[in-house]
Amino acid sequence: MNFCLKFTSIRIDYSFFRCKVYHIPKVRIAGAVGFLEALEVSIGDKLRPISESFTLKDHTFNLLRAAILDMDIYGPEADLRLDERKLAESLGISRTPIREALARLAQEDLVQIVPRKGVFVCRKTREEILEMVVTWAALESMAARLATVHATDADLVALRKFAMKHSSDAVRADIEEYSDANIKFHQFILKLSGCALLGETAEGLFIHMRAIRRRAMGESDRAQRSVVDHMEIIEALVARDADLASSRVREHTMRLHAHISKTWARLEILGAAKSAAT
Amino acid sequence: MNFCLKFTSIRIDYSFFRCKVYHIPKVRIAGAVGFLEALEVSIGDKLRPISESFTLKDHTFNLLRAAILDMDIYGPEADLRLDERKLAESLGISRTPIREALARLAQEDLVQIVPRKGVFVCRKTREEILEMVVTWAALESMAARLATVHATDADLVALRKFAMKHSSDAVRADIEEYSDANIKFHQFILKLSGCALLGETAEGLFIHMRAIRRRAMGESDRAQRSVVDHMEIIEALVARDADLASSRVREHTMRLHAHISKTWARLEILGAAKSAAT
DNA sequence: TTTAGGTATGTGGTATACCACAGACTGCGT
DNA sequence: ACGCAGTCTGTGGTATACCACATACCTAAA
Repeated sequence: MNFCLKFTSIRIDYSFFRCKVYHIPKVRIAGAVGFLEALEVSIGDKLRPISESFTLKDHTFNLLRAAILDMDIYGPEADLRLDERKLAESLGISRTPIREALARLAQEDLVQIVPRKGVFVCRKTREEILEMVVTWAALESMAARLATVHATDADLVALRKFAMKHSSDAVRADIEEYSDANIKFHQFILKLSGCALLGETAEGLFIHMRAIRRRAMGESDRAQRSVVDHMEIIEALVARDADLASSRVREHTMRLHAHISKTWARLEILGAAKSAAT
Repeated sequence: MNFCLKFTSIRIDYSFFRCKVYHIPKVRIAGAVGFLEALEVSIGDKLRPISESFTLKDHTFNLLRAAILDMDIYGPEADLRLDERKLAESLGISRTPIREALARLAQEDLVQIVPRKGVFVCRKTREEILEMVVTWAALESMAARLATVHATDADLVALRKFAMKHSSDAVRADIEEYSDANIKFHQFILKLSGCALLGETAEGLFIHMRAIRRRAMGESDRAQRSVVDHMEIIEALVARDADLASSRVREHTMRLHAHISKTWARLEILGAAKSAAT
């Protein structure tokens, strides 16, 4: 019936040998660990799936993403260039998964791919940063509005406790510390909205903002002012006043907007990436 | 000085021949056309750059994106599967650029890539759709607020004219027509905000919403109600009342939210893609 | 000395070959 | 008739080879 079958037995499975050649031992290791853990629990349990479809592409994406976050993108002599081949060699894998990871990063506007020129980490212009702040304000103020409905009293107590705990950082001018806490505070509100998408969308903005935060925080009395704002926001949430909470969050964020707009007359913008693009 | 040079002449350029083999005549054609156009204008002018770095990857991305928008994703027997090899054959290119395009689509949550299973167009659950509406409301209400400051009187006249022109569609129950106009109305407001990022972010949501709109519109008296809402929004904008415009936009959109929440008790959700993913 | 043109080289873009895994299928044993 | 083991086949994942273009450099002519 199927005469094609006569050649099918040519197919040979080198799995065991090739695994080493392909430099992907992590798959195996992860799988093995998962399996052992499963055994320790209870055989009767439906053994959890082993190694949830790990791919180099995803791994690389996360790796590069984290790396870019840690970079000091706006430093005067930052190396914005990403070399596919070097990355491939460093990670011990081929360019293919790296290219797919880069394609995803480009989609997130974290890098810019210029054909036959190179891949560059994206610097944001001052205007783009300002727009991000506006968008962030839009998302978070909606989040605050929803939080007045969805957050439990316990949630708000936790939020207040968190804010109190870190307010001292601001006073001590422990900027780095406070800066982290500040971001977490805002993420907390986004979470309390009960709308995950708000948080996810904002997350994409935070990524870019993170490189900026050190700069903004610590300028003038922003940190101290921030503490006051936060407390007022919490009060509005506790009072379950949607309009008030919403507008306080918005105004708080828009103060950052005004600050950036005024202070950073010109950001060293349009880095090598953009000018090279043309 | 450089002894490596002795082998360099091995490199041969088959460009002319390979071009045909590689199925990318469009690059050439686009380049040629651009060149001719440039000649027609004025030689003295700095001839505009020819063929702004066209890549199959980007082209494929846009193509697939548009194709997915046109699909009736929520149809009972929609074909959600995307076969890399078939796409490659249809487009006459290799899998590589297609895979990178798919990677980007996955980043936008338009498709889901399941290793060794397939690539599936993402259906959204009812909850995800509701969250998109909320996020959209957040963005557009901020846009309306900004529009009260940035929009010119002429802009608002244009907006009103546009709304008036299409209000009859709603009355005539010409749903399909009105639905398009409806979306354009909201995009108009986003544009008037002067903040491009708001519009871009919302655009990502519209893509998913577009598959939904036919359903929502036309149910009950939504279209007619919509017309009234739109006019009230325009009035608030004309009055330059930021708070009012903002809240009217928000409430308008949240009415859609409430409608979906009530009416669509259960969307045929968690399609083959998600259940297969596990 | 300067500059036009060629050449070497490096970059991302693309095509292709092969791999591992999942799922369907087949045929044998019970 | 049923179940199960082996096999086939198709999918996305990965590695690799080569291409076209951009650039820097280098050489030779003016």
